Amino acid sequence: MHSQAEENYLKAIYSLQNNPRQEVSTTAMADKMQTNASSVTEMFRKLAGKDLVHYRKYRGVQLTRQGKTMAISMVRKHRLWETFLVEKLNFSWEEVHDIAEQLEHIQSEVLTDRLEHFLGYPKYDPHGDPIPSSKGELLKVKGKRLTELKIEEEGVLINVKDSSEEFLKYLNKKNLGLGDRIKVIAIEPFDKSIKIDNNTQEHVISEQIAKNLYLK
Amino acid sequence: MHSQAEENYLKAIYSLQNNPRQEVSTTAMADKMQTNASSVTEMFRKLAGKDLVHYRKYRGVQLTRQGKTMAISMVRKHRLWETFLVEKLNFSWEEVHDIAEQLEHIQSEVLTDRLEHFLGYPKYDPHGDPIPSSKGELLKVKGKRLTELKIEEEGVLINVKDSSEEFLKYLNKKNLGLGDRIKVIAIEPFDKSIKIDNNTQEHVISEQIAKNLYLK
DNA sequence: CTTAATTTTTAGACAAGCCAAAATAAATAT
DNA sequence: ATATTTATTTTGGCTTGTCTAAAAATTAAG
Ligand SMILES: [Mn+2]
Ligand SMILES: [Mn+2]
Ligand SMILES: [Mn+2]
Ligand SMILES: [Mn+2]
Repeated sequence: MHSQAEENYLKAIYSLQNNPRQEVSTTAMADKMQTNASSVTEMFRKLAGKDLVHYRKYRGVQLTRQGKTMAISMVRKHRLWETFLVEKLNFSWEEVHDIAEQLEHIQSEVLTDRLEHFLGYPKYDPHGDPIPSSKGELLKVKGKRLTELKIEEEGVLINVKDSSEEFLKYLNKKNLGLGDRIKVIAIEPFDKSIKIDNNTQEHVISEQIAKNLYLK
Repeated sequence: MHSQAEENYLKAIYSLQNNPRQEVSTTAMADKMQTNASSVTEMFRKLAGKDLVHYRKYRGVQLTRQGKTMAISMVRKHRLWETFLVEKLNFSWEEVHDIAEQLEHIQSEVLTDRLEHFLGYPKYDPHGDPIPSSKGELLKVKGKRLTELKIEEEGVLINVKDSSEEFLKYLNKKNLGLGDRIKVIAIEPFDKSIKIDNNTQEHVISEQIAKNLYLK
């Protein structure tokens, strides 16, 4: 059917496409996939040949209906497996992404659906990302970035946009997790770092970090 | 590390090696792997280069200590995943083998160990095959073949040696499953087919089928 | 023991993915 | 509008795993 390489490309295109009309460029992909621009061009042509993307030379690609369906299916599997690992096997949220990168390629529709049932139809994965339904429907997370809050404003952390081990370990160290109520105490104008109150402790976090935290 | 192809070859060599001294031939492998003899030769050389097998030209291969460890690790993962699929996701025993063929290639030692813990350290998989421990220890199933029983002898079905969907669906149709008490009523000398009593029903099964059923 | 049949290896090719360097198109600056 | 910079594609080559056909070794038969 489709190779793992193809699946990974589709997923990456999906995550880079902010709106369905936007074309994803060769370099953006090469950057995301940690690979060579020429490799990306070749894969673009291949995916176009399979009607998974629309490809215009020198312009980039956008997902076809079919390609989008595939991409969302990958996201669904990835997030269901992450949820399984945390909820059932007691992994912590920073350990699951890499394993899910492998598990998402297991090909069995019925397995995915049974897993979802076993997990009790979770709406969000361990990082607060919404889990697409078997029909490909996807809730929109309506939180706002921590960087958008003003002083004295507060909210609950509902989503992290970076699932890397390094980032999540940083949050662990600062005792920050999903569901925490966070209040902005001060904003340093020079570097836009933010002093926050986490109910129990105060921390100063960089803009870089804050950009990846979504609150409601 | 190791490719899926390498892992599959090691597992196949392990299953063809009746005793650790026995050399597995190129054609036996080609037959098992549904591939070409020349492909097998090339993989034998490659595995020998990685010290996973001892290879003597024109003689065949046997697993090295290292190769055996790898092979048993694959078997362990395969059987744990099959158990998961049946015990937790309510698959039936004929549906799990092909999915486990994919899942066994997921690389994460800690995942395997956590899965085993989650399943409560099962000793046997859904087909009655023993599950190797994390140290590679493996119980020996000490059942005897149904074909070895004499008339009026009986036993409990504890293991099936064929995990293919077709074979297991046949057993389902005859209402035969692990744990069933089976008694030999008659043996047809001409084709060695066996009439059995399953407590509730009587069936005639071919020698071909009977060879794959192990009783205690 | 010598020939015939079978098994195994070698040789030459091919597809999938990848990369580095060269060529070309597009975007930007002057 | 032209020159320069940047992005993209093309070209040639490499690795893994596969296949078919031919050659060589082993085994079986007479
Ligand atoms: Mn993830
Ligand atoms: Mn996630
Ligand atoms: Mn199996
Ligand atoms: Mn099994």
